[in-house]
Amino acid sequence: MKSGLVTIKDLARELNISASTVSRALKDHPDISKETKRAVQELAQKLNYQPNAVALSLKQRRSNTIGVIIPEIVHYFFSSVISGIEDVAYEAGFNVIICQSNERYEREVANAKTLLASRVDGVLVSISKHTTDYKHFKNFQNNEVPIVFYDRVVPDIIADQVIIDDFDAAYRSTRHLIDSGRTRIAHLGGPMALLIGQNRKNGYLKALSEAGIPADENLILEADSFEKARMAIMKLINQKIKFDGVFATNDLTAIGAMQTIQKKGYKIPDEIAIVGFSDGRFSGITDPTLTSVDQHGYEMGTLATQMLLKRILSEDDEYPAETKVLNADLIVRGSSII
Amino acid sequence: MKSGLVTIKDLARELNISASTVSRALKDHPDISKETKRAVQELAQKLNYQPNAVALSLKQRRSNTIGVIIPEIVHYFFSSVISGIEDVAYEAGFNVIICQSNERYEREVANAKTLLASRVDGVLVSISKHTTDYKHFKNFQNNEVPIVFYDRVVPDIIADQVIIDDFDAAYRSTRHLIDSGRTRIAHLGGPMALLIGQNRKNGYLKALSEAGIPADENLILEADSFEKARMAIMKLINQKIKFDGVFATNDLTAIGAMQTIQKKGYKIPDEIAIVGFSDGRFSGITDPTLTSVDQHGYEMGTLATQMLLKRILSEDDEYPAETKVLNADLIVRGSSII
DNA sequence: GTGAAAGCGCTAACAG
DNA sequence: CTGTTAGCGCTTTCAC
Repeated sequence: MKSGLVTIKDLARELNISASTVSRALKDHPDISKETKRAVQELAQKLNYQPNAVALSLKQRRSNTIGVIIPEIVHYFFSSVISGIEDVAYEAGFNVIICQSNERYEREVANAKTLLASRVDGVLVSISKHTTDYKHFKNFQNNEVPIVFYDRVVPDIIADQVIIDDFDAAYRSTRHLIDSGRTRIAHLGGPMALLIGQNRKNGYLKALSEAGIPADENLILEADSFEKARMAIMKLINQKIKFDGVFATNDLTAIGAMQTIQKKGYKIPDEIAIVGFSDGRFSGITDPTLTSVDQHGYEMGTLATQMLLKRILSEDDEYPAETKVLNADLIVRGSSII
Repeated sequence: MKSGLVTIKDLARELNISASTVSRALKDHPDISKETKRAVQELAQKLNYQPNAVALSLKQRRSNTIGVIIPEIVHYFFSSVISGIEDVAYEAGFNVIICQSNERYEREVANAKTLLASRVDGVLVSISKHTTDYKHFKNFQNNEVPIVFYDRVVPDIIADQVIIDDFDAAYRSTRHLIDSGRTRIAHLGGPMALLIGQNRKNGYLKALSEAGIPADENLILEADSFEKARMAIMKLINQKIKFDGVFATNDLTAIGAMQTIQKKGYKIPDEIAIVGFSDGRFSGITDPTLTSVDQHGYEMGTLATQMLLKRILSEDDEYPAETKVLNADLIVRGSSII
């Protein structure tokens, strides 16, 4: 922040009027005469005056900035969320400070501290995989800085939340496979420690039981990466455990499965159908294209930000914490066409 | 920024000392007695005092914040750059405000204005595809806010730059194909309007001519997306124009080509070898895996930030603008194994 | 060793 | 219609 930047005082001095008059003229205050306004605005234009947001923040005790804590930007889903956040925030005249936790607890705590020091007016948080202690978030609430959690929420803090209905999405994905005539459906799931892992598995189980298909433990595997999927599928095939469908907990996993299956000579979707989760950049470019659940990251970002702004701007009256559940759409593509 | 947050005054009142003493005690000023320091620091801890970064910024006329203007976060390359930026910035005690231009000129101008108003101490910029006017950047320079351009730089502004050597990377990629015995190498390139498009094509041409292989206009196609690549390759094959290698301007394009080639019954890499560019998330998950140029986004981010911080922190003496050229590594994978 | 005062840039209550 | 004053939270001379 260099001294070079023009201030209100500079304008005032130049025009031989007071700083307050300049301030008022700039914001079109009704008290100020037309000529003064014109003169001030003209000079401001000429000298390229930019109001000092820092001074404003201090004065108003409101920074017009929201903080975002996000696990890892490189994931398509999270970067979509950010786009949604930015669009809504800028529209409302708010800046956005983004902090990556990189899936590390210590970093997340540091992020929280930074945002608090920066006096953000509110925060949007998706917790890291390794966060089990939530004191650093309580800190915001103690200081009346509203929080909205998105996607990866925390159980023991009362706050607004935006999540997607993992259970339902998993249910519908599995249902879709069943509807296409599959009965031996494998599930490549995430760790049960994460809520989303549990929810997706439970949705899968519900669809099976509803269709009267007994769950087969041999078909339920923990595999949530490209490599793990390859190994898991390889094992199934080598052990001659038959399956005609795969519901994977994310797209990379689905693609790992897909490749292994093809390499082993099975046809997709004819012999084995595949459904992924997250609908990232990959789903359109595999061969066949991948059926997947669209998590609507952009919408999640816009919605979370709207909820946060509502809290920030709500004058006084508190209202109870809200939880919004987004529907995730199953996008049917080539890997599961009937 | 709620009133709830503890200030230095609160601590002072509580301890019946002056605000200045508290301020000094908190930063371990030698003048202050041990007991006072202890008392202050203890209370600060207890009340969870967080220094108000906004007030500090105003006072120091230095926000300890850097601004980033980036085309689109959703691209793997750009999100890697951001990670590099954040790591270096946080290490140095700087915050980062990220603004997406979404490849739109107007948005970029608005971004620049926002960052100026926020009194960032410096900016990192990669211009949008549609930016041809650079006044909004001059504004920073007029106000002594240093700029470092990364990846997509601008010709007519004198400023630090970090770029990768597209020409050389393209040359080496093509060279690699030639070394593996290919002589009919197609180039799927980007629009010639962008510097990177030209550079990559020229690198390709140089490798050919150096090897005494005449360039064939039929093999030089403008195709820089998944779909365009599919159509371009389809056309080549249908027209019975023979080729045994493909150098594509990015990975999605390479993958489009790969799929079409495989679908037409040709073996990769045996009959046709493929090299992509950017080395994103895709390269490891195709079958065969994709040879590609690693653009080193993370390093670009760290380097650009180091250059920026150096400018910000360099007390007075100006030094001439620097341009750093990063080498891009060719990562050889299955699609071009000899 | 500690305190009082001024000021970073801006706004708003209070005077005139 | 415009100016004066005070203050947002903090640091930093300058006093004592």
